[in-house]
Amino acid sequence: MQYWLVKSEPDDYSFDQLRQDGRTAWDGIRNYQARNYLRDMALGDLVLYYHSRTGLEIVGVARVVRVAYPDPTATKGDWSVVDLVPVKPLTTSVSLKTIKSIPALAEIQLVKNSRLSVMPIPKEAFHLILQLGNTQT
DNA sequence: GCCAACGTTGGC
DNA sequence: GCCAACGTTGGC
Repeated sequence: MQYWLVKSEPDDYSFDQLRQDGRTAWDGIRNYQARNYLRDMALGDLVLYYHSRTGLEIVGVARVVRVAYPDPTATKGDWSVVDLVPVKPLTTSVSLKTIKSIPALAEIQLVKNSRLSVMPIPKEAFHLILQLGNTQT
């Protein structure tokens, strides 16, 4: 089991939207590093859902229900998507500010590389974030 | 809304 | 193959 984090602008596709839809293909990734991480995702992996730009906080947990396949929205190039379903929203969302203030979390790529939109999260960091969010899986 | 950081493109 | 120019992302 691996743990991940994906970003979305809530104005574009929010966690609430994912809950309404029940399932979505995580399409539109056009960055090689992010794409390669998508391809590393396994069935059942858990994914933190982060709202960028106008949220700046982790708001929920999702799960991988289909591993990487070709992105149907890509007209050229070699891009992939995975399918995600919502697991649950965090009871308390965990802000970027909070994450930055905690030494154990300050090294995750969310902080180190703010432009990366799909990234792995160490197991300990994942569980700490859930703890901060008063949420159990 | 601004702009720094990063990735990509293309001229040489 | 280098690197300047450009486009995009996302924190502030």
